[in-house]
Amino acid sequence: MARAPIASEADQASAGKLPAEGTQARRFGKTRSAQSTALLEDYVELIADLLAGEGEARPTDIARRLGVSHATAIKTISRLKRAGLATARPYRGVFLTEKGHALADRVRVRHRLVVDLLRALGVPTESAEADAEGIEHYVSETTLKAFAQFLKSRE
Amino acid sequence: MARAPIASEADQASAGKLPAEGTQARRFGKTRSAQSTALLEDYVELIADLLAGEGEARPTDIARRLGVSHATAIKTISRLKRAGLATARPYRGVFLTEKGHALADRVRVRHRLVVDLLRALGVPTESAEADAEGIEHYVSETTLKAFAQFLKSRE
DNA sequence: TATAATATGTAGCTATGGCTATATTTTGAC
DNA sequence: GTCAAAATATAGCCATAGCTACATATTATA
Repeated sequence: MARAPIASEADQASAGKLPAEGTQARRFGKTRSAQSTALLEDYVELIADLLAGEGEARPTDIARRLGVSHATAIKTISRLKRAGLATARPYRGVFLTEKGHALADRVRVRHRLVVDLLRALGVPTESAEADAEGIEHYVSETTLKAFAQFLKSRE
Repeated sequence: MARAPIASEADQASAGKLPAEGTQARRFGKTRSAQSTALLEDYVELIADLLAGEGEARPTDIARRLGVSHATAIKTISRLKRAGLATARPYRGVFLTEKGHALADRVRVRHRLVVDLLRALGVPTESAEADAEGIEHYVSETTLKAFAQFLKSRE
């Protein structure tokens, strides 16, 4: 039925309120799917750091760093394996595949850029690092480029 | 046992690699908890918009806008009720409580600020709107203030 | 007013992401 | 080389967030 008809796209545009249905749905959908990859990105980034810094990445260390139980970490590591991002043999630590390393590199660059941008805007380092942890997973390539451009312009 | 000892905090600082364990865990924990509220914030924001624009917020419209099935929307609306953010009687639409309205206002202001900032940095409007949808849930008060300050400074 | 179309609600499934509790393996120390 | 401690793995629980399929209520219209 439709008790009250949905306002037309033109109405919405003039009201400056709601975007077109499809547009909005697409946006939210993108946000949701980003959420599912955010966790894997965090793991991959941390594993790369541990491998570089300690020479190995063990489930217990990963769990401690992420503030979760080792059981949770191990379960997520299985997901990394299924996603083709990591390899791990029982009791032998976690390693990244080519794909995993590539992702880690992209994530690292992006993280750096987001932190630098926040700091350039006057956000204290502590907050910048903390907020970047959440923000970085939702920054598109386009926005990333704009960030880089902005930072370059004020060198 | 500890096959290879974790590097001391001082080591990490000098290496400029890994932050202190506790700090890092706290950061990630915060990111995770933000994720659980992000969805509720999206719903509250949308419901406020629909109430303002259409006079009512019906589960089917909410579902369409968010790009999920109506069953999913209805389930989440129950969560909103449990969280004290919304009220809803069967077949009678969704309304916001005081608390819900307050949250919607905060979310709206924050969304606006994030979009404005991105645009000020040269991000195209479309991307700015899309990325803000994800970013906004992870911007702390401190960072938000810095955004406002920056925008004000370049008026 | 009956009825068909639409919206709403419920049930039950999947996967994620968290936990605790309980094995099991590895390794360090004696 | 034994053995205890630590790390690792597994099992089973919970809540979220999505879905489809089915049932029920409401509303528009013939």
